[in-house]
Amino acid sequence: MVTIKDVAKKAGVSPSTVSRALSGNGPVKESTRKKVLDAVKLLDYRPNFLAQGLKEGKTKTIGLIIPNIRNPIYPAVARGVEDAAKKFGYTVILCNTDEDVDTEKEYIQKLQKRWVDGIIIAPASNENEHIVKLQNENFPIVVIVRNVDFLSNAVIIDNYRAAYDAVSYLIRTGHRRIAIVKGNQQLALYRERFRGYKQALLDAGIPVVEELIAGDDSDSVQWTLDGYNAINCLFSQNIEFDAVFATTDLRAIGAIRAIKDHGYKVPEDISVIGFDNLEFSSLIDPPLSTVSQPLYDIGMRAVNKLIPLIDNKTVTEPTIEIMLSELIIRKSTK
Amino acid sequence: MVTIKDVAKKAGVSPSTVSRALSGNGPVKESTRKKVLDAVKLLDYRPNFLAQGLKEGKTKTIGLIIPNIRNPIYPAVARGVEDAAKKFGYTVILCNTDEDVDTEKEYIQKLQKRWVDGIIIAPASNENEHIVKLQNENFPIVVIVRNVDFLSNAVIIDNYRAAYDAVSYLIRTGHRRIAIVKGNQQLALYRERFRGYKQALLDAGIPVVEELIAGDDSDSVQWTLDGYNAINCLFSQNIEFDAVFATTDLRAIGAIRAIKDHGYKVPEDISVIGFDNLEFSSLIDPPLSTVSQPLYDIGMRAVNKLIPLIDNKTVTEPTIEIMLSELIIRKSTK
DNA sequence: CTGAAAGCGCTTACAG
DNA sequence: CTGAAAGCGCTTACAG
Repeated sequence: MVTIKDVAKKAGVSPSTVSRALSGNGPVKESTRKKVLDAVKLLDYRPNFLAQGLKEGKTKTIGLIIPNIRNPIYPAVARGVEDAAKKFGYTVILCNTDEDVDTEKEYIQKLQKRWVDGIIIAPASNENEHIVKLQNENFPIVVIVRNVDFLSNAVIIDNYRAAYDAVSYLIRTGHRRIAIVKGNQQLALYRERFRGYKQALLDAGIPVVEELIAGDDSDSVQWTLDGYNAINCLFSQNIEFDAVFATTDLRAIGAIRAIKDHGYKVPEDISVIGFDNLEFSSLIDPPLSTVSQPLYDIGMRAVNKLIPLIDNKTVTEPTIEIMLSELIIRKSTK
Repeated sequence: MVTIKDVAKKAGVSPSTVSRALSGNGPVKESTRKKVLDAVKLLDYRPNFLAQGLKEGKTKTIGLIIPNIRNPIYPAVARGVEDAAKKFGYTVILCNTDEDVDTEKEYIQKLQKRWVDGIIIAPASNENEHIVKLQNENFPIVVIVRNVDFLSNAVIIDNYRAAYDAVSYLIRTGHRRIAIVKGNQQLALYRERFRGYKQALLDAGIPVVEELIAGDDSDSVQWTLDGYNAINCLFSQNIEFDAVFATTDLRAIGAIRAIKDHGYKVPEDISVIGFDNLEFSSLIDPPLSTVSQPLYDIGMRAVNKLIPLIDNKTVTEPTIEIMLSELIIRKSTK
């Protein structure tokens, strides 16, 4: 392994000078710099990242903690994070928690061993004391996608508003018996989507009825299954409905399958609207009407929020950034 | 920041002893260990990862370099890698190359600055000298998914065989005019799938005709588009065909769309078979017949192959591990 | 503009 | 079983 000493020897200067020539910190005569650069090239020298990090107290690395990269909303987020991180010279450690708080804590412990300058996290659950703690220690952290109950730096969308708008659209287009596949109510984002659903109905003078509220709190990896089961359950109870608001696209896909299985047509008999606008949601049959989350942008913005936290170390009040979502009407709604 | 010295002071021992107590390297009296552990807990001490890495020459980190995590075959691979890595106490750096060799080289440069013990890579292109170089330097590296032209440690499937089997199935079920959306022929894996296609036809006494070979070499992020355009192109030339072998599921989805757009039915008029078995390929309409790649397992196996390379440093001949693929027949083929 | 020295936080021979 | 010392590969005041 070639070190800074080897380069120094080859260039006939001291290690200090090599360091300065390479970093640009401090003056170096042009001819000296040249010699150093030549030696670097000749020896294929690459500074030891760990040594640099140890000295400078920075690693130019950020941790991205998400529930599961196989959940199709996260690849876009991850790319947003990585692309932005790269622009700032940072690299990204990927951590999947599988919605498990203990795994999440473990990862945070690990990342905090000084080898990550900051963390971007879509929290696994509503148990978030460890995140509060991190924040109190003034460790740079940004929450994404899944908002938390305390004030933190965050990049999210207005889930309440988005759900409200989606359901209002269904009402406006003539639907009255609107079922919801509600999602895991442990998580604030699903509670808010649920709240948006209820408020939209209420504001339109439509009662919120228990029998149209479907889905469980499980967070199975079979994300379509919850939608499938929920709608099957309605059918088996002979509950009538003319539309479904599914709190994720995957649940919507499951719902559509269940509706088709029972011999009904989407959207002629029952309209379905999803949430997320996954890349393949336009490819299914019928192409899914849904709420678009700017996932890639959320990732990018999170990094843009995190870097100043890392650099300044100035303690400013946390701020929440609300990204715009958009209702996208395709063919699964009439 | 609490260091090993703080712990030593608090526990009334030397830093050396703290280190030994924590690592288990070297004997420590049980009562001493206890004191150390108490101090660690009290101070919430976490060893500085960088200092450890610098001293030990290991970081317990591996780099995963892939074309794009948004390409839906990679999330499963990434999870396989991460889960296995975690089992060995390793963490994963995620790097997307966007199919660009220069980006790939950049990342390798970066990761090689001693802060990654090994690399798992799905190469961006057929230009692979930098990978050969890494291998020659005896740097632990495992190639996945996309096989390369030189002997390297790799975990892949037999793309030729898999394609051969898929096309043979189409022939066996009565198809004679089988089009192919061939994929980027720069990449060995698509060349092999193409070769499998041709050989299957030849072995069945069916001529390989130029006009049924469709698709271009682009690697657009719009992965379905190549399939869509390719099939549209056949229609516009009035070329008849009774089946399509698409070299990826996304191309198959594009192909199905094009077929439907032209008023034909899948599979009644034209059968379509894909390749990859993406999670949502069973959710589209009709559910896609395809070749299943054990993506998660490929990720896991790659780590299992990489770790010994990191540990032993014994120079053994590289070996290629062939994972089993499987033909999955659903409703897009008759 | 350049070099020698100190130090980042660890670990590991080496003594005792 | 334990401590003092050296060293991993850098960077950055401090002199000159």
